[in-house]
Amino acid sequence: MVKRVRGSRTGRPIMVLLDLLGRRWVLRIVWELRDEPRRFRELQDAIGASPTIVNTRLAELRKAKLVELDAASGYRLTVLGRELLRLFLPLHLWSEKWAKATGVA
Amino acid sequence: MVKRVRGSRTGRPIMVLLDLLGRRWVLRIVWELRDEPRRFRELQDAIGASPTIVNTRLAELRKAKLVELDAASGYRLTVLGRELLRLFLPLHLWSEKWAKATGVA
DNA sequence: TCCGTTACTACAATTATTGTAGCGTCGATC
DNA sequence: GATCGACGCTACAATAATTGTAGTAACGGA
Repeated sequence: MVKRVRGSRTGRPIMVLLDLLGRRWVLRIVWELRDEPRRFRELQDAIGASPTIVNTRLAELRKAKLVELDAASGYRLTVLGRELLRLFLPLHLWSEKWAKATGVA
Repeated sequence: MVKRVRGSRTGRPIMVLLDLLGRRWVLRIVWELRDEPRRFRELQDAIGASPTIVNTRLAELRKAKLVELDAASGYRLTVLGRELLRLFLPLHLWSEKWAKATGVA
């Protein structure tokens, strides 16, 4: 009955990160916060997930110091979160190419 | 009773892509294929998931033309898959920094 | 024929996620 | 000082996704 933490048990940062980013709605939440802070409900409506899971993911992202809650403006990316987002921005352009090549999207 | 496809219903490529990559084990599988082809069981052992879900994800990745099965060598990234992986490579280095900054990993 | 390797499937048990409803706090308004 | 809306968030039963174990079917070599 080993305590199973999600994903890799190696603890290597890249594995932990890939596991975190591979949880449902996580990438999407980071993406939705790319331009400006969002309120809890606003975020929930934007992605169309249940409040339960939105709250769970936000807690995980806050624990990972990628997202923070500013009382005045809402949820927003931290400095680390913005760094991560910057790495993901090329995905936007690439996804268009990918869509054309595959017809999937 | 609307037909609900996973994730975004907008069909915008970036949303479809974020949804695909946000499924459990998908990022990890792409990562495991970064250097060389892997056999089904080898892949399964490496990530520690059930054969059911490994097979499901491989089917999705093949449909998305990111992964292909070569009878002689095993599962490997397609040209598109390698392009995607290249976008992700900076994550490796960044994850080390992130781990130090957060203590999460 | 038998054995190993291969990709993959069946299926019940467990875990994650959804959908709906609602709670508790705070600040503004009457 | 009662009421109201906005806010973050929780409860909980129903549904969907994932696991773990076992096994199938095709193939090639001895």
